[in-house]
Amino acid sequence: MTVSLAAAPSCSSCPIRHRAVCARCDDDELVRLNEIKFYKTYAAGQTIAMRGDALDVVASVVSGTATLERAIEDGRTQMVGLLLPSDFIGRPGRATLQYDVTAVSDVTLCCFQRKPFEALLIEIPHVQERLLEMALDELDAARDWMLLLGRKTAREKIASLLMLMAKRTMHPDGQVMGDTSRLELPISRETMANFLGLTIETVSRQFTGLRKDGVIALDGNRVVHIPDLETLLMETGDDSDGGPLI
Amino acid sequence: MTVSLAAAPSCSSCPIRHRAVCARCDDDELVRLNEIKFYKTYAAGQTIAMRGDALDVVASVVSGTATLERAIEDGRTQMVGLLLPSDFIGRPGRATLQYDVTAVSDVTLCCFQRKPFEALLIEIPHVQERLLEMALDELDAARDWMLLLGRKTAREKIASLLMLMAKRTMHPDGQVMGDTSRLELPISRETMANFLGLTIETVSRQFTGLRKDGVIALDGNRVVHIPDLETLLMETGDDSDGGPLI
DNA sequence: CCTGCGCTTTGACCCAGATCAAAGGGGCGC
DNA sequence: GCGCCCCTTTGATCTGGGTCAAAGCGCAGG
Repeated sequence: MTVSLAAAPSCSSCPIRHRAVCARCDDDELVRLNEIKFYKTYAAGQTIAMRGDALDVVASVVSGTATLERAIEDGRTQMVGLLLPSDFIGRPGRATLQYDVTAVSDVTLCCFQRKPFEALLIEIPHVQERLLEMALDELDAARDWMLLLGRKTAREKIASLLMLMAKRTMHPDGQVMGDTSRLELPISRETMANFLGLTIETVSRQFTGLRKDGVIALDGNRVVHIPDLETLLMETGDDSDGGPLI
Repeated sequence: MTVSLAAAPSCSSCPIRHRAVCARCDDDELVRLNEIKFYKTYAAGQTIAMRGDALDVVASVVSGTATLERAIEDGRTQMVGLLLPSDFIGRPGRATLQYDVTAVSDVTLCCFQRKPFEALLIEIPHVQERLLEMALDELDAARDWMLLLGRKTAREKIASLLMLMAKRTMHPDGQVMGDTSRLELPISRETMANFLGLTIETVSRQFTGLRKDGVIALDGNRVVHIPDLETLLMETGDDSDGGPLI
């Protein structure tokens, strides 16, 4: 079965083509992927999947923000992945999920049935290659995150989070877009705390501290103005060269 | 050029065939890999590579223990990867290294020139597939590690480390081998501290605490006896099901 | 056998961040 | 416009683990 690219919704219609699964595919390969993909949406706060669930789809985030979290019985929760548009969920070759996946804002996913997706992997080396590249990028990000969790102070953690958000939301394709000084946070204080290995009170206090020191300005509690990125960068504790944080 | 498998040192001679790069290759593919591989050894304490170095080889650990570490100027250091036999170093598609790699004990690496290795990846889908699988396993391990760094207490961190070491050294291929109660630690207190996001003093105190509570017994400072793995597991703070920690 | 050196343990004290508690907002339904 | 609820901020206090300092301890070299 062949499908006209123009007639069907195709990967090239995704706003995330630059980084997602299909980034390197040619038109024919897109048609093949297209045959097995479907979209799914989740409301803010909704659980997308829970630890232990059978994982029979893999997916790419089209819009919105989701989190991967690991919890222990006594309630302690650590975020282990922040999923922004173009990020990938799930892994070919493993049948059950290791983490809780939650929609933080309204989320649209581009899903693929796992079995046919795995079959395609064998036939389309581009996708396999792309997945490896994404997995290794995520691994690098996870390692930077480990440095943050293990060795950074609360203030450095907050500054690092803001830099990360700034990079991801302002330069999604390596290009600066829009006002670089205004940053809209897609996540609550609690989500930040779970991200950073802190409590919400400490997160709040550090925001206040950075505001009082003129490093940031707050507009409501979801919008941050960053007068000078360099000043913020200095607060992160990172080396000058920076490097990828996610 | 074809080489007799018997005549040349081949991947099948590696003691790590069960998990390493070549795990799924057939004999012909092994020959291809064999043509570009070479062994290299490093003495304990030696730096294998530093952050920023050009990365023109990738490698698999044959024997010994190495670490990946990320440091910030003021001396704070966080280990971000513990490389035991069969683990993979480097990533195809990226030219420079993000972390410091250090030999903790004497280390033997099975190396591949990056360029020809990348060329082989395109031709041998098994290897690409295997690399993706390993990267995803490492990612899962990194995420468990993030939970440890962000939310566990010092005692839970030490117990988790001991469980991890026990799993890796006692069950390298999923099978129990040897005395499960005796564990020889391949790393110093300082290395453990960098692993766990603690100081050496805290590591030492927690060892003492676990010893006084009868959870472990110490024999010198590199050998630990674990009378009851279940008791130790309870100290890790992990859910009952456990899951992979590395 | 002594000495020196590096690793480890122990002790005393301190502080960043957790915990417990209470007081702001701000948006939404009525 | 008025409550109500949830999120956030602020305050007061506590404590786990860091910091600083000083002993052990094992072993290599003389």
